[in-house]
This record gives sequence, C-alpha cells and structure tokens, in this order.
Amino acid sequence: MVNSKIDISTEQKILAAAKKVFLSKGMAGARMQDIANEAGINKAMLHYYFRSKEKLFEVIFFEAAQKLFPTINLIFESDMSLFEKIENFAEQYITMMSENPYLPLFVLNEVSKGPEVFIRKIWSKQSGPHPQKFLAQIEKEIKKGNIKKISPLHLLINLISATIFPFVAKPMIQFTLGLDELQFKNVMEQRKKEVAKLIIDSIKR
Amino acid sequence: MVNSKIDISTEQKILAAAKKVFLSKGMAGARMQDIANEAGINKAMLHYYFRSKEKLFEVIFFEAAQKLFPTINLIFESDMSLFEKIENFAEQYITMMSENPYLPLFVLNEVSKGPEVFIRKIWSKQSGPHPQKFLAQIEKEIKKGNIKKISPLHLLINLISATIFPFVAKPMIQFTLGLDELQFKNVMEQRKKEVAKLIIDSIKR
DNA sequence: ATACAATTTAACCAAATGGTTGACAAAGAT
DNA sequence: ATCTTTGTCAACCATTTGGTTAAATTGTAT
Repeated sequence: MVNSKIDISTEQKILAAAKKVFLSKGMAGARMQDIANEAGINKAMLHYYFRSKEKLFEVIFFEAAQKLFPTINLIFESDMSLFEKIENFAEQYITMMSENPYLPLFVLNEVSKGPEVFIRKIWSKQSGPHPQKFLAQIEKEIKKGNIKKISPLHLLINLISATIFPFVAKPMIQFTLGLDELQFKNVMEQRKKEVAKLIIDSIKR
Repeated sequence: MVNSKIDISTEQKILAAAKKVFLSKGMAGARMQDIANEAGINKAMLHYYFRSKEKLFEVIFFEAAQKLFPTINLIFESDMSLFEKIENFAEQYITMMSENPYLPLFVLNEVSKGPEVFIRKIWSKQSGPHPQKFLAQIEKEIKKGNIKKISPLHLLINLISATIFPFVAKPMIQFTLGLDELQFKNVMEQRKKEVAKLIIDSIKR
C-alpha cells in the first residue's frame, strides 16, 4: 500500500515514446497506439500511468517548453554584459536545438493551434519567456551611448529569429541546399558565431 | 454532357473553407465535417468535387506553397542589384505574410511532417525555392570587393530568418510582448526596413 | 505461506471520422 | 415534354481511435 517502489522503468518508457511520437507528429497526428508500440507496452498502460491523451500530451508539452524558455530567461536575466548575453544566447540555444531539432517547431506549432488555456498555463508557471530585463538593458546601453540607437524590440526579434528559424525550417533548408545531417549540423555550428557577429555588428558603434 | 457551366461557386466555397480549416488546424487536425460546416454544404460534396481528404489537402497545400516560394524565386532570379533584392524581399514577403499570417507555419509544419513524396513534388514543379542565383550573386559581389567577405549561405539564412520567423512565432511574440493584432501589424510594418537595414549593414563595407 | 496492493494484458466499447449510396432536384439538350 | 447529365443531400457504412474492464500476474509486507 505504501507507494514504495513503483517500477519507474515503464513510466519512463512511456514518456520517452510519447516524446518521440508527439514531437514528430504533433498532438493531432499522434496515435495512442503509436506511443504504445514505440514503448513496447500495452496501450492500456498509457491510461494507467497518465489518464488521457491530453494529460500525457501536457506532460510532454511542458517538458518541451521548460527546455526552451528557461534557457532564454536564465541568460536574459543574468547580469552579463549585453554582448555576452547575445553570444551566450546564440551559443547555448543552438547547442540545445542541435540536440533536439524537433523541439522549436513542435512548441511553436502547438502554441499556435492550442487553445489559449495552454498558453496561459505556461506563462503563469513562469516558464514563458521574460525578455523585459533584456529589453531594459538594451535601452540603458543606448542611453549610455555604448551602442547604436536601435529599436530594442527589433533587436530582440532579430536575435531569436536568426537563432531559432534555421531549426524550424530545417527540412526545407536541407532539401533546398542539399545538405545532409552532418553538413547541416556543421552549418549550425558555424552559426553560433555567425549569429552573434550579425547581431553585435548591428549595434556596435 | 459538355462540361459547360459547372456551378463554380460551390467548388470555390469548398476551397475557401478548406484553406481556412487546413491552415489553422493542419492536415492531421482538420476534420472533413469542419470544412463542410465552414462552407455551409453537405459533407458528401467534398468527395464529389475532390476525391478524398488527401486530394483536397494537396490542392490547398500546393496553393500555399505557390504563394510562398515563387515570390522568393522571382526576386532572387531577377537582375536587381544585391541590395535591391534584399530590400524587395523583406518588403514583399512581409506584406504577403501580413495578409496570410498562418501560411508560413502551415507550410513549414506540413513539410516537416509530410512524407518526402510531398517535398519532391513541390521541388519537381519548380515551385520550390531556388536561391542559387542569389548565392552566386553574393559571391560575385564579394570578389568584386563591393561587400564584406561573408558566407553567402549564412547571409541567405539570416535574411529569410529575420523576415519569416516573426510570423512563425506570431502568437508567442504577441503574448510575450503583449501586442494586439494592430500593434503586431505595425511592428511588422517597421520590420520591412529594419530587416533590410540589418542585413545590408552586415555586408556593407 | 498468505493476504493485499500494484502492474500488465487481451478483449471490449462507444464515439468520431473518412468515405459511400441511393434518392431526388435542377438544368440542359433533344 | 421528356430524357440525360450534373449537383445536392440525408442516411448509412467500415474503420480508426481514445478509453474501459475484468481477469491475471507480479511484488510486498506480515
């Protein structure tokens, strides 16, 4: 009766399988049977450990969101210099995405389709992005005359666009330019410095 | 028996409804009944005019792809100067996306999920993007010493990232920054010049 | 050992979903 | 007028899909 030693292995197998299936097919395209097959277990187990498809999806979705946003916030809210933040953001984010290429498109897509209730849940848990401190820092640097007068808003959008978009458009970029997995990874590796250079050069006086 | 005057109105109603539903819910999330309701007609009509969900989806998908890619190609393959191309691309693309905000995420998402057969069909129809001439032009300008020595590949990726990403991440940007529809549209309007400036400044010597 | 709780499975079930059918109305063509 | 083609619909069908159940198996504390 003590909760004692629930075999964590099955639950983990389900989570791993669900992550794989949801990330590649999305909530609407994923089938519970797919997840069960992928995990090599009976479909009923999915409902035993997680009550419904929606609940299971939420777990995976928040896990994904946690991986995406706190990274931004940790960097944006640290007390690094502006240039250091830009360099760190490009570096860390591209590293993370290289290891989880499906993540950004998955989250972006579900956020855009999902009902607002999801979005509110993320933000209310402080898991959403908080770029305010970063924006304020930019304004301060402008006032101090350390960087060019640019719109902080567009600077932020430029940075995240240049960093994230290549992964959202990965299959299309690969096909259009004829890059295999390794080549794509190399290009993204170069991009860590390329993005930092692009953004920093655009504000350096 | 002559094909004479098929009432085009019903077919158009279906196409408009299908576009709306597919673009907002995606292939997997869309229901035939939704489309019929949206069009205000009987579900059987969908199968009368288009044979199956897949066929109907393909029509909408290619229509969407046609709207996205030929725009790129027309600009990239014209004989404008490099700077003009960059300015024109940002301008025209942002205009088009402001009118069809769901388009980029829809296409990107379906391309990433869809089987390769889709992708090949697009490219084989010359509907896919062909940035080769643009890339060659960049190299030429570098050799002529007109612009800085940068990677043409990253320049291209920077340009399309800065242009397209804000629309892919629209709901998230809106929520994070608290922008309503009008404010978002205004920011995107500013971006036409902001993007051109960012990219051109990064290569101007 | 034995009782009791936790885990796992095969078989089911009801609702949803893509697709079909047959009757019927509208519109031309003869 | 009537015959034929085209367009429309309500009802229906087969399969898929998320979810349930009851029985069996495994683990655990006494």
